[in-house]
Amino acid sequence: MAEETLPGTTSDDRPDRIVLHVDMDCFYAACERLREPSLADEPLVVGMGYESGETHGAVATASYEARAFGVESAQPISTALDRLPRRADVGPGDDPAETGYYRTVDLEFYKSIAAEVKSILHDCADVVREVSIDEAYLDVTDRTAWDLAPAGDRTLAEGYARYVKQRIDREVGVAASIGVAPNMSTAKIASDFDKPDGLVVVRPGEVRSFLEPLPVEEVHGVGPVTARELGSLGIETAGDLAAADSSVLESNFGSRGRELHERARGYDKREVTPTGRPKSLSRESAFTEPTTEAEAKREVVRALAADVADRAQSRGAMYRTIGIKVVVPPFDISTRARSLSGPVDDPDLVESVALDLLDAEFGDARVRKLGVRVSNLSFSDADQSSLDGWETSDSDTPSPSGAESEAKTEHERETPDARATRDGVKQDTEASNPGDSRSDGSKTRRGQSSLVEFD
DNA sequence: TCTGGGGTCCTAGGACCC
DNA sequence: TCTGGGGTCCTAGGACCC
Repeated sequence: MAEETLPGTTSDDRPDRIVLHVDMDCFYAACERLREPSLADEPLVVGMGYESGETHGAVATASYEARAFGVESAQPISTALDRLPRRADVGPGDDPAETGYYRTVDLEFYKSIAAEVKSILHDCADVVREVSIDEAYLDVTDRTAWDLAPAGDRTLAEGYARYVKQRIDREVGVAASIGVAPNMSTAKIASDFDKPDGLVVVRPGEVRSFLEPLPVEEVHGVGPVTARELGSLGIETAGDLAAADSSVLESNFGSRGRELHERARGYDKREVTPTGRPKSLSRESAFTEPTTEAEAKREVVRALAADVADRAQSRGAMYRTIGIKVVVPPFDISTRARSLSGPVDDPDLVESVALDLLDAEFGDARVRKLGVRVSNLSFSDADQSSLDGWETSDSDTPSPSGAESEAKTEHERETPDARATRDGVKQDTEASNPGDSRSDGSKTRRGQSSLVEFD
């Protein structure tokens, strides 16, 4: 809903928007090099679920030097180690030049670096959409122009993007690749086009010809499955996709097919909107070895539940749905969820519902991985203003990390009781059995809707 | 290639409502 | 009574992204 454009501000009114997509290069590796400069120019692998000296876990980020050895992101660490042995393990006959360094993900540290980058981005644009820790879209239409700079054949927009890029490099010390285009989808592809340390500008008139030769996988939203299906239709490049019959695409891929077709043709009407609230929060963890042991599974679920509940609390989120995820070998994913009558903030309930769901069907299952998730989130009223499009005081004080400061102030969040009272629901939302309190809430709504005439 | 963790959006079927 | 149509909410799964 935060996605909806306001009346009168559709992109059609401003066909030549200027969108920047800023994408940090090998961000985790760049952060590690920031605090350990001797890692510069060395093959470097940052592993997740990996501990020094171990072989489990997966590659979160591989530096370009490490990629040259065939190390890829999401690869099992064991495979990475086959291709690029650890420098520390180097033996007598080994060539140290054929080895690399391995580090463990330190998200808190990376977040602190990301906050520095993002404060620059917010300084450089009126609207910033943070997509992930290392990626953001900026709408800079009001800050620069597509006109040519006085000096020659470059656009002012290119100069502006260069300025953003240099500030990140100078002030934080990490490299970014930036794509500049009249829409989000093309800017995204452009930022990827000349990585690392790239700056690619696609002017309004050039979008179609820029996209044409690219493999269809480059289009955001085309993954392995879709690429294969497109391939079977003879569609291999973005140009092929652009030229394809839209009714064929729609019958094969539904509304997504339509969207992909538009993207390939260089159309993308999405506005750059500020980062919204999360829709769900989850935590998962894998066993080193798949297990059937009931108490081991319950123990993990308890820990994950506590973690998720804690995170929700610190972010001022209440949840109405609690779920689990179970992965059984080889890799079959099941999810189960239960919704409550109304939003709660209740760690004990997260635990008991999650355990319930686990016991009901997966008590004896051999599982590789477990997860706990809360969704159907609602946040206390602090944020209502931005939903109305009236961001008053915020814009005056571009705090380095808006989300975090909000979370703090929302510590005095609305209690379920307060909310229930305001909503006209009986004040027992927090009672031990929320399933019962639901009937009150639903009855209230049903009572109201029954005012609508049917016959 | 025996696979880590955190998300988003879409679809489809069923229950339930008027 | 197998007879319509329109809508919402919920659950589960899948594709995709970083």
